[in-house]
Amino acid sequence: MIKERIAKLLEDAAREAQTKGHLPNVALPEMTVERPQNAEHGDYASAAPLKLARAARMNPLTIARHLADLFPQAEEIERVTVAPPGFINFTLKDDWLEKQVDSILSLGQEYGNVDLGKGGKVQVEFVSVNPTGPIHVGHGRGAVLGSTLANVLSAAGHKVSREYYVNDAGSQMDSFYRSLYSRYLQALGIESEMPANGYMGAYMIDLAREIISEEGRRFAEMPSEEAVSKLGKVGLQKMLTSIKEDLERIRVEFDVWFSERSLYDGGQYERAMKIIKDGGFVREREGAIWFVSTALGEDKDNVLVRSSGAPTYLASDVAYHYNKFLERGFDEVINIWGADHQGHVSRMKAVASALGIAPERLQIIISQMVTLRQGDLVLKVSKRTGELITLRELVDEVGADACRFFFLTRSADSQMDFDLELAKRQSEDNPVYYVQYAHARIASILRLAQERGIDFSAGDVSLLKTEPELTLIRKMLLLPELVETVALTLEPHHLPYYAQELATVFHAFYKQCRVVSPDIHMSKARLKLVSAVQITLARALSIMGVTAPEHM
RNA sequence: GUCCCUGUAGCUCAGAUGGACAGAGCAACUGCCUUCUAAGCAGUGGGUCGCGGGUUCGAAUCCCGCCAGGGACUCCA
Repeated sequence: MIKERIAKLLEDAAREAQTKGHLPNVALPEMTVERPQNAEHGDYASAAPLKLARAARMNPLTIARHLADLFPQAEEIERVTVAPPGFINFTLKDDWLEKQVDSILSLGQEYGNVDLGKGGKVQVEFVSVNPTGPIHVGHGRGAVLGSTLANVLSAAGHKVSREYYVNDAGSQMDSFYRSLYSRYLQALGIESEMPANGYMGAYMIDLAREIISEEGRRFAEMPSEEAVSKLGKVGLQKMLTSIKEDLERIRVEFDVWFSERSLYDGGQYERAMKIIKDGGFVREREGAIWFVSTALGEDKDNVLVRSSGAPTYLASDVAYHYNKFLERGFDEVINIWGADHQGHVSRMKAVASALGIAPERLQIIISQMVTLRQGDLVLKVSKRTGELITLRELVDEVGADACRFFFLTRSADSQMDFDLELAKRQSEDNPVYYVQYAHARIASILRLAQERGIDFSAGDVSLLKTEPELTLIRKMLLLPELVETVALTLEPHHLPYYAQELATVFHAFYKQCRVVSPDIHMSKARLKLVSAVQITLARALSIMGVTAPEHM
């Protein structure tokens, strides 16, 4: 990438300045190069002289001059200038920029990829909603975030595995089974009371009815414990299928659906427990077995196995992460959790430490809450009470593309207001259509070129000299840098902004520059340009999981 | 009480890990369709970056203290 190349050349210049005695032999700061906001400051800029000034005991502007003077000749760089109080600005050569069009065309769908991950195995575990009810809007946000992050990491050279952890064990599941059994009996006209902390949502009644229509009343005729378990199994499967369908509607898919129960059946639980026990992190107290997280700096210890003998979700998590890192060998694991799990982050890191895993290898992203509004009406989302807006409803109203784009525009850290009315009403003006429209416009130009039989494969990109054309190329060059940044920061919300900027620059170009014109040479050059833009736009969209339409 | 997230234009939000005059989209206002898609383009107005200190060449960004909103602190997940 050109950005890295400039940084490297700048570092070379700094070292040479040191050997020549223009700069004292102090430790050099990282020679970072960034994109200035103001185009007048060139394509890239470095503030390194400002950072060096103190240690070198020199005027930053003087340092900047020395570095600029010693900056080696490079085919990519038109000029290197200095600006007060000590910036170095780099401007790219037009003919180098033009060549990038050919290079994007030859890379095609690979354009934007970077080799940051070096093939390292990364797991992204996300959604992982208890299969006790339908997916709601907040889960949808995490789902879109996770799937996009997985796409970015894969573009950045990681081997990515997308995983959904199915909590098919534990007390919540038990409550779900009992609730379902009760609804089942009720639907058959048999009196039955819902469990105390049962799942009261109307969907449970639908689920019970559905099972009756498919399987009849056979579960009512067996002993209740057996019925709860057998009916539960059917209900779980149905719930999972429906969750899977909901997720597919916003184009979220998984490589692995991992069963919590399998941790207990497969021996992972025992092996993991042994490790933390051997490490001295397990203690028995008050009839329960505790994880001594205080030994790792936590505020308090946590129960692993209740006095009843039933393991807690934490015990499962110990086994699960043991499995992720030590058995399946992921180099890095990213968990995406909802805001309500935020308090567990440091505990989970402690678990990793106790297992002997460097905690940095586990990254936990908290996706903040989504508040649904319908005008002034705030809809509280709770699965228990059953008053909820499902993801399915949202996608049906807003559409998968707008939904994904909208979710992605907010950083995971900030809570978001999702106003259903607004989302629907603005759907025509939604930025996602603006971006897609740019793509469709290009498709339309390319169709015209094809109708006229124009073969632009030998187009001469050196004809692309005007400002709108070069601006477009400059913007396209940003994609790989962006992929790298997002893969590093795990903050995919920059993607929709980039897509929008690229679309803006394209629309401006479109207005000013006729592509298919009587000037056949210019037409061919611009067809190449436009075609590269289409590739770039499509790539950005596909990483976000948004479609790139040919017509609109 | 303790911990986490947030507070930037009328509204919804960016601001890429400290840089050069604080941005976008909606909303408001003014122009632009005989040429490849007007779901578009060009332009105008709009800001004590929650408040108060500090760190430094330089702070929306880092530190401390307040204020406000949300979340978490269970032998629930």
